[in-house]
Amino acid sequence: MSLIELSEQEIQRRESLQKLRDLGIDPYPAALFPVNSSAKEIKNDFEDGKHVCIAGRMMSQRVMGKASFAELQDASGRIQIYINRDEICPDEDKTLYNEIFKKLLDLGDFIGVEGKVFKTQVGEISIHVTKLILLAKALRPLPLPKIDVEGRIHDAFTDAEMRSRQRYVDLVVNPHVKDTFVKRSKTISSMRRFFDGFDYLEVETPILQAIPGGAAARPFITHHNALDIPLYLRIANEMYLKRLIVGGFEGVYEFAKDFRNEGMDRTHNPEFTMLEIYVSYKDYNWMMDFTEKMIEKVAHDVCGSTEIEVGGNKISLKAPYKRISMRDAILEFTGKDINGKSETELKEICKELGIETDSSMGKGKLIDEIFGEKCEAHFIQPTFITDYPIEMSPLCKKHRDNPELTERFELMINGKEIANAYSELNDPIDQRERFEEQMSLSQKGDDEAMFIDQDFLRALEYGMPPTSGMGIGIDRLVMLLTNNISIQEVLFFPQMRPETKTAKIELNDSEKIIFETMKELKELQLFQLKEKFEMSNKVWDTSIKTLTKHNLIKVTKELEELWVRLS
RNA sequence: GAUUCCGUAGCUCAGCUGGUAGAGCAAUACACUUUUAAUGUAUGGGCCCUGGGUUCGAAUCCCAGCGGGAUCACCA
Repeated sequence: MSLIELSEQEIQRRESLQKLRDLGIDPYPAALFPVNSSAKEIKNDFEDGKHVCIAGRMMSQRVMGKASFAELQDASGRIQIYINRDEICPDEDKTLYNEIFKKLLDLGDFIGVEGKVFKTQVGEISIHVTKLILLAKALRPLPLPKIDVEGRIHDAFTDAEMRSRQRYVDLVVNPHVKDTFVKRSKTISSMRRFFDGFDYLEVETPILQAIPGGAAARPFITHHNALDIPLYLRIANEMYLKRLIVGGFEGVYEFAKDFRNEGMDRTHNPEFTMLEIYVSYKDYNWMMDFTEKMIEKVAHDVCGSTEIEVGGNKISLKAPYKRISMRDAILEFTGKDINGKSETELKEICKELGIETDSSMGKGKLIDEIFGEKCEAHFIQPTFITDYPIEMSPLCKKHRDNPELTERFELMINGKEIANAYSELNDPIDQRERFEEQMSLSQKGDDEAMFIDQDFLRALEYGMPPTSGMGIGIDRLVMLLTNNISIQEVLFFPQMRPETKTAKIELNDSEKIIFETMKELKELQLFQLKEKFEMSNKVWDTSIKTLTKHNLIKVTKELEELWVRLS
């Protein structure tokens, strides 16, 4: 990389790096630094005069002659340090303070300090530094948001694209972002503890699958060289977990990365995390009790309360939650009863409600549309929607009272689906018929062909105990718990279009032509050179400027004449 | 995919009906021994997203493209 591509500040930092080396200081020392405290700990357990040793990034610096204040940021937060010239440099040589601390250290550098805890005259807990060491130099300047006396943030690093692409920077300068990801981690560990309390087994199942099943979504495809077969990245892990239930485990769960090759927006990322859990000898009623208890606990562990505020809505996650059948939900919000209606009658209802339909939609899809359009958004407080039409739920057991319905529920919170659960279908013959029905439905539309997983059916034929299963989109749950409307905010590294890096030193065509010509002619007047090419003024001007900037040519004014020369 | 808004200094943003760029913070230099958005003085820093057009002249107006945000559509 040539220096020409670097910004002024980056060049300065590289120069500082070299000066440090010249002074015999290793800017990237290898030895461990004996940290024995943290910013948070020092502030929380203030002990005047306590000797501490901590490390972190220097995030601000206020030099006042022979004394300075700086802020050090570690994983726990920030703490102020006080540095006095004559204390860190007791001898004649004041280089450490005057040169190294004041000039060669930059904001963002990792430093380690040793000293005593004290309170300044204004009452801020600080460290009175006796020893200072550089731990790692930063060559790029960080964006530096500042907080004023009234708590307002200035110059915040807010560009959503840059924040996602350079999450490391986002995490350094935006503390609330870090908090979101801490909550994400707590969400998962809280759920894990809840499941482990029941002695359910955490398992791992294949991500590379020969038949991508368990959901209707377009998969990513890849190829296995040795076997010479296509393999798919899983869209769900449901059918593998059920095989484990067949195998005799009575409670299994997996936090699974699933992959769906579909559109990306603020609620969809190509890879996302799904929790699926399956428990033998239970049904969906039991699973509702289980789910609401779990959500209540998670809210408590993560937010410290079951009362949360999301997008202006106050939501109580305290169990139990309201339960309403899909039929009653639609009845309540549209006045229409879908019970026992034919496909034609349902289409008529859609028409009356102003919902567009097309020929590929079966009964299940039509009902789903009505619910999605007219009901879903109303369920702000946690609500279980139960008993979905059979067409929508090919892996779910028929309802014990009504063969048109299934024993399925979805948990709606803040108008969004958070969980989805079944009394799992364990009748292998029924399951085969449903798969075949699904095949014909997908052929009705022009969707990709669905595969029938014969091995899964074989497993069911050996017998699967009655089982209830539940899935939760972890990303969406975290969005809810952290009051984020965008999935990108709860993923460390959301999928992005690749950065198009334009190597700035690379010349475009017009610049190349001018440069080639100049290589031959060595020097001539500016207007003579211009006449040699047919270029718009703009192209001419920017090309000349680019070449000058890169120090390839020089333009000089001599006696009112502009001369161009090769540098 | 549709509509719409946006792209200017390391960061956040001004820049009017066209006249070759401004502020604050950050950077550089000097002063200052308990400050706290430290302060004061001075200095440097721009492919104004890319390409084309209109014009004597474009950051500004027009067209196309690229990138991003928002809304909608799609999405078990």
